[in-house]
Amino acid sequence: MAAKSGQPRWLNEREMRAWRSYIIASRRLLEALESDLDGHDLSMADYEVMAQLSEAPNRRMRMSELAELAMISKSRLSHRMKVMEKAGWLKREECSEDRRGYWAVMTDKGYRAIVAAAPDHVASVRRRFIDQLSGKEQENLTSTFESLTRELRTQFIKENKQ
Amino acid sequence: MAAKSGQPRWLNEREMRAWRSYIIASRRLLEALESDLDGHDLSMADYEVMAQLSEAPNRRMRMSELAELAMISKSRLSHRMKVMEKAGWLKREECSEDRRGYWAVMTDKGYRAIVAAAPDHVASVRRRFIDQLSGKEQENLTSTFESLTRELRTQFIKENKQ
DNA sequence: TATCGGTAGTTCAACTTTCAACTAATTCAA
DNA sequence: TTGAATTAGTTGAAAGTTGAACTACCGATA
Repeated sequence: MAAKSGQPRWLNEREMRAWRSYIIASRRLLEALESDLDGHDLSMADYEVMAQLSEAPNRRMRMSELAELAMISKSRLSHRMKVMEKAGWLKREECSEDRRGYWAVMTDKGYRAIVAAAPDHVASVRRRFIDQLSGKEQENLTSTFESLTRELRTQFIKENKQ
Repeated sequence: MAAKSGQPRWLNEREMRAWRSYIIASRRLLEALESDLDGHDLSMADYEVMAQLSEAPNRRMRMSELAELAMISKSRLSHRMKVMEKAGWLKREECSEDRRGYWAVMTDKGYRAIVAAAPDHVASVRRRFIDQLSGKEQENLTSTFESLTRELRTQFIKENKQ
């Protein structure tokens, strides 16, 4: 978007530091978290898919809803499903109410896999992130980022005029 | 890493909110920033490479240093260079002091491209992120994330025992 | 000055992601 | 009740990324 305007308003020092510190820490953080998951043969994205599904009623969810919750595209989910299906962690079942649709269903093996991975992943999130923040920092961060999410959602809706 | 320990310490509500809000806002933010750059045929990663190079003395930098500053692997840089070279934005020159090495050099066309993209990208970072934060929030965020980066760097060094 | 461990950078193959095109079923509206 | 527009989900090709293997060179040491 970023409409053409007269003068670009460059970032001042405070703004630049905020932006740089955020983006640099985030990259390092995500990298560390991904690498901590390696041992369970999971990426963060796959972990998210598995975690969401493991918490759904009967460990089953429609593809589209799962894609939305895991914040990935339907196409991407479709491809990942194929891989995780081959691993025996998930399967797909036809949906009788809507015959275009499918259920993503977690197998017992998949459940065991996510249950095995979860404690390590949580420990990793703690060690790399949460335990590095004071309670006050956690609260500030929550407030900032929750309101940021609201704003971004608003922007998104506006831009895709719905 | 995440050594096997007795009880996993699950996240309490405050911790979980901090983690979820961070990860959700970050995904949306990055997505929006990427999509804002589409019009300039740039990804964030490519933008970072270009921006770093544009600020280097004589707009040239050794491949390894560039990869490090842009926080991507040497292999990835090598691949992206090929693409950006084809676009006429960059070229590679042999390095006479160290004949294993190459200089990544920004062409005039590349410089014009990054100069054209920069104001839009800054406007996008503002609109999606910086302008959504109060001055106080920016300062808190900087302090939190700068110290997080320090900690992650320390962890990284320890784990790769150097 | 020969050798050996390390560094610079590229390449290849495997894997992942994206995007647009596609099928099939559903919904809505006249 | 038909047909147009939407939605669910998949597919295939192109593009991007990763990681290990590789070439070439450097630099310290003996």
